[in-house]
Amino acid sequence: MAKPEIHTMEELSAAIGVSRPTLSRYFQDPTKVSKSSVERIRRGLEQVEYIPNFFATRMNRKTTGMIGVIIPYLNDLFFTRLLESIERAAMRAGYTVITQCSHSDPEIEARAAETFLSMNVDGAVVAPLGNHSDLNVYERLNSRLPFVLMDSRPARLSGVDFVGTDHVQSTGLITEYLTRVGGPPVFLAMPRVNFNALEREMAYTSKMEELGLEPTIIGMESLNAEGHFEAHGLAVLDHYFSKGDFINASILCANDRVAIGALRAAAQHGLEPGTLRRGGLRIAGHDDYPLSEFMIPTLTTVAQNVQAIGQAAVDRLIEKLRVEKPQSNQTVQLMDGVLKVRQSA
Amino acid sequence: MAKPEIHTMEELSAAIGVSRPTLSRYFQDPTKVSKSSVERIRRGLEQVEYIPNFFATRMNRKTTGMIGVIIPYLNDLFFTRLLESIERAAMRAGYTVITQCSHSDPEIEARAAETFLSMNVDGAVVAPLGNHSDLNVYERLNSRLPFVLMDSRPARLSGVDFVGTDHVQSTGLITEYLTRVGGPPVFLAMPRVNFNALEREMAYTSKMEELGLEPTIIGMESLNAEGHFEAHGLAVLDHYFSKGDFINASILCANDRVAIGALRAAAQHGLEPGTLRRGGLRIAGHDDYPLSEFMIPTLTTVAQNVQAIGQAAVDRLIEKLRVEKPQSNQTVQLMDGVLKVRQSA
DNA sequence: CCCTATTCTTAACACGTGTAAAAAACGTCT
DNA sequence: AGACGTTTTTTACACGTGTTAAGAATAGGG
Repeated sequence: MAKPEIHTMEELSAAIGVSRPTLSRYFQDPTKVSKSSVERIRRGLEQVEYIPNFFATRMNRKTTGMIGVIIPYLNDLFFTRLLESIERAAMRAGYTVITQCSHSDPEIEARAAETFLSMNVDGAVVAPLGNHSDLNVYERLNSRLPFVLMDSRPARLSGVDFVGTDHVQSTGLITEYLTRVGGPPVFLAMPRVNFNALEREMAYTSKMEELGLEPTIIGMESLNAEGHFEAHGLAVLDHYFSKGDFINASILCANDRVAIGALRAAAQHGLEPGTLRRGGLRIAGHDDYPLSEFMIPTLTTVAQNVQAIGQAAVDRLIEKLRVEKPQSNQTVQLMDGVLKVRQSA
Repeated sequence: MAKPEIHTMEELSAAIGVSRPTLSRYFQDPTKVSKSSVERIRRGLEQVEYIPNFFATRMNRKTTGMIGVIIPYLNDLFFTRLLESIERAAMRAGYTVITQCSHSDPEIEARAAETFLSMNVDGAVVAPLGNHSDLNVYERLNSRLPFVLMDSRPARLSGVDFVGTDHVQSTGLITEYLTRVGGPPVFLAMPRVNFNALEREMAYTSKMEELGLEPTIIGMESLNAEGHFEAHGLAVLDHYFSKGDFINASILCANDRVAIGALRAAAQHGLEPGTLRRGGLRIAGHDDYPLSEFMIPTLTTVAQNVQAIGQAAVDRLIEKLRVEKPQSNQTVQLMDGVLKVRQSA
């Protein structure tokens, strides 16, 4: 059990009788070493406890094999699903992922970017924080690294690759569905913590105008600390339901977490969204949050293709870091949302 | 804007006219350098673009200032809350957190441990994967690093520090509450993916026996892919409710995510948990999942003190890595759960 | 047994920064 | 101006592995 601990390749070389450069090549790619040596090294490694020093190995390589990922907060299953698909895609491609979470704090986000530059990551994928994050951070990363933004994008930031959902399509899709099957929806906004908040609002508005209908947006003012979407949805609708407003409306929520709060508000007022099938109170969301299909009633929503977004972000990043000169033709990939008709609308 | 990029301290030294050792000391601790030099360096840094190389700085320090954290999966808000509290505690203490997620895969978990050893992290905090994870991994980490386990712990693993919830207390608390206010609960187990699954089962059983009642456990066999707790709860109870079983029972679920599936099963069968206040069908959970207070009905549960667990894990780890010789007196910290009485039971 | 192609070893420098020792510069006080 | 304490510079080596160039060893073919 207690194998002798060996701390350097030099010691290992002496211990198993293979020269250090050969060991170095073995650890990078065993096929670059002859069969017989591979066998000898493998047997030797079983006798001792040795792990190459991560820092030393990366120091004078041109590539570190790492990609950095920044997400804005952890307590949201949408981002954890996105992160999971990214980690899996990166793992398949042989990269190590370093994840940093900004915890809704622009300073932490900026520090995470510094850390990535300092660690010489090969590239970075970032889901931006939102309106009060420092755009210079993204521009700086973009100019120094292969860089891809995902999920949401600042309006004024040019030449940056982006992968996300086509909100005009996805929000348009559910807006049209709600209008067609029941009645035209009002839009329950989320606090504008990220750029998608506004994009979805605008997509809703333009679809409504296209249909010749009057858009109505409620809940723009944040009644809660940021990030607590459910509490926001609950507070806003509790306010309106108490006055008797919107109790027969179709309500399109800016995302599923807001919608979960909305469902709760309905329950507190004895309302049952979706029971009249084609009229009365209806509540819908956006994202297909993992719990949406377990809500009561199950939540009608538009699914974002999280899997595809993560994969595409990694693919694009790897494509960029394979070419030497950044030829800087911007790529924007927008995935379609898929309607998930359930009970609530 | 386009500041000249400087890649080494040597270049920086030449650029701003301060010797390299002084710069080195400045970056580690500006107070170790005179006021006048600090000012000169600060002004110089504004003129150029320079970030110290992370790997080079850590290579020949005795301490890297990093702590490694492993969590079993990301798509669970309990673990993301735990991770968040750990990151914040570590940040306050001046440490950089490197997070690795095992994605329910023992191989990935083992690889993450290797990575930490390879990176010379100062210590590691691990929430173990569960029954099929390789105990050798934990023993190896424990013998080579300051190491703390959290959340759940293998039965046969000795001398390892642990921070988690006292499940005898927490599960006992809600078992007693359910018994006292309505009727004795049956226990809806979760797939035994981690060690807590069994701990809670046993805590339930012994509390029932203490009360002179017959324990009943259902749902031990996994009907779903692991990690999909909601689907498990839904499938198991749908099965029983279809036969008319347990429709007037008090059901204690192994965790809130299972309970959310249970609530959904009840809804599908037209059942309304908790409406009779002191009898009829009741459903309760464990953990106080962030969405539990928004469920319909709101979910009665026992809150784990996630904040305290994360803080205590970091505190204990830092305490261990401050002392030179590991004196190896094991510390086990168990936090109490707090009853959250809501509508469902 | 010799020749050649492959693979290995030896030796050396490189990566960028930490760190220590000695010498030089600086500041302050008398 | 002289003396002393502080801070800086100079110089050198260290961390552990990547990488290269030269020479040595090995294998396979005739």
